[in-house]
Amino acid sequence: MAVVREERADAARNRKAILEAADDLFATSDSPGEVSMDDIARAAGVGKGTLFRRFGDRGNLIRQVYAVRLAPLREQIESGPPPLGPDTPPRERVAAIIDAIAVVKLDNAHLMLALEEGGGPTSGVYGSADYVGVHGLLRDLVATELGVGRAGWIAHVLLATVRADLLRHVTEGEGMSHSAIRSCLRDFVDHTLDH
Amino acid sequence: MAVVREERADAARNRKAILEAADDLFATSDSPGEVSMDDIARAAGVGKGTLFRRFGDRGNLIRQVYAVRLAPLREQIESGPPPLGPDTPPRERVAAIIDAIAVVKLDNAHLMLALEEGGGPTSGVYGSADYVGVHGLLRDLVATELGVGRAGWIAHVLLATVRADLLRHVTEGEGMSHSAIRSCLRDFVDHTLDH
DNA sequence: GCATGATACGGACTGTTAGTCCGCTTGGCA
DNA sequence: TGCCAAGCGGACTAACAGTCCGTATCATGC
Repeated sequence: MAVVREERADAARNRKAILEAADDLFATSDSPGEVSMDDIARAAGVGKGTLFRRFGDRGNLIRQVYAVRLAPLREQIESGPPPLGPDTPPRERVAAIIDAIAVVKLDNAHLMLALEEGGGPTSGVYGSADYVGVHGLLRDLVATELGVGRAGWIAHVLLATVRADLLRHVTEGEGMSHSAIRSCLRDFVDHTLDH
Repeated sequence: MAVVREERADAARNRKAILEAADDLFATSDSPGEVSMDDIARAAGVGKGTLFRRFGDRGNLIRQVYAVRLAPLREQIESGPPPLGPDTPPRERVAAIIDAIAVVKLDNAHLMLALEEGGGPTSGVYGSADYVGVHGLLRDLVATELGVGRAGWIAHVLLATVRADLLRHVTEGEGMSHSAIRSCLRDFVDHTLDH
């Protein structure tokens, strides 16, 4: 029976400082790929060794920062009230989830870009636990509407419509407003679930 | 009136050698991000200076390799016979284009991954001339079917369904066959253009 | 053929990055 | 207060994209 050691106070303090510094740097930098691990360590006021001891590698640090941002959304989906929570009819729930993901990504564009770009060649978007989780949920919801046949594929397509780089392109490159995007998404989801 | 100088014979030879070596390395490496410029130079039997003189940077080299692979498809679309060429009714043409893109990406998975990953943080998929071109064409075709309102958005969504990393995930991660993917895509395009 | 200048070559070099290592420090417990 | 596991930091390594410049090669005028 291994006794689980508490994290030491200084370690906890540093972990928090690193997450905050990274969040801030990713949020303010134009191109998240340009934020180096040294930058983050310096901004957090810790040594590089500390940073890597705590987070292992770049991809994992980014995923942790992202997890913090996404926790409220995930909780809403898993156990919140409608329209995100489990008591929602499948169709509205799919629409609400896609909309909520779009909102989070639009509001945290830089960070989400960092995740999808720099999540590392190791994993990419599709390897992450978050993707797998939300894909599974959507697949099941879609299956109740359209049958299991192509539900998995449809779920991938739905998620492809809210990829961070696509959202960035249509906002920054084409000047679409957030509300126009959400309205297109809403239409698209509705139409996709009509059969 | 500037006289356009011919490319010197040795330069032409080296350009060809580099393109072939790069194509081969990207095609055989599991993770195209791991193919370095030094590797390519060595495989081509040229110095690094030559490689960079000819291609400027990594992203551009990848785009050139990709352009070679894509030339036949582009030509078919621009001036070939139906179902890809301009004499095709819009609806079938959209379906044929998406299918053809999927086939090329499925057949050249590694290279396409290299392009989408490593095209550089500078551009990404959405910055490339190829993306812009095919998006514009699809947008116009979709507009003739559904009106201009959301045609641009729909065109992005159609292209998002044939992104190289998604295709890789469903083939390698989920074991979908190429024909199953193409059939899903076909259904999806048909349904998306129904209104 | 051969001289000559533009063109191209190649690999040593630079700058920057992710990630490692290890001697020193500190927090927590008896 | 003394002990030591846990944690710290920054010098270090390895690998990479991209640059530079002395040397070699090609094409052209004679």
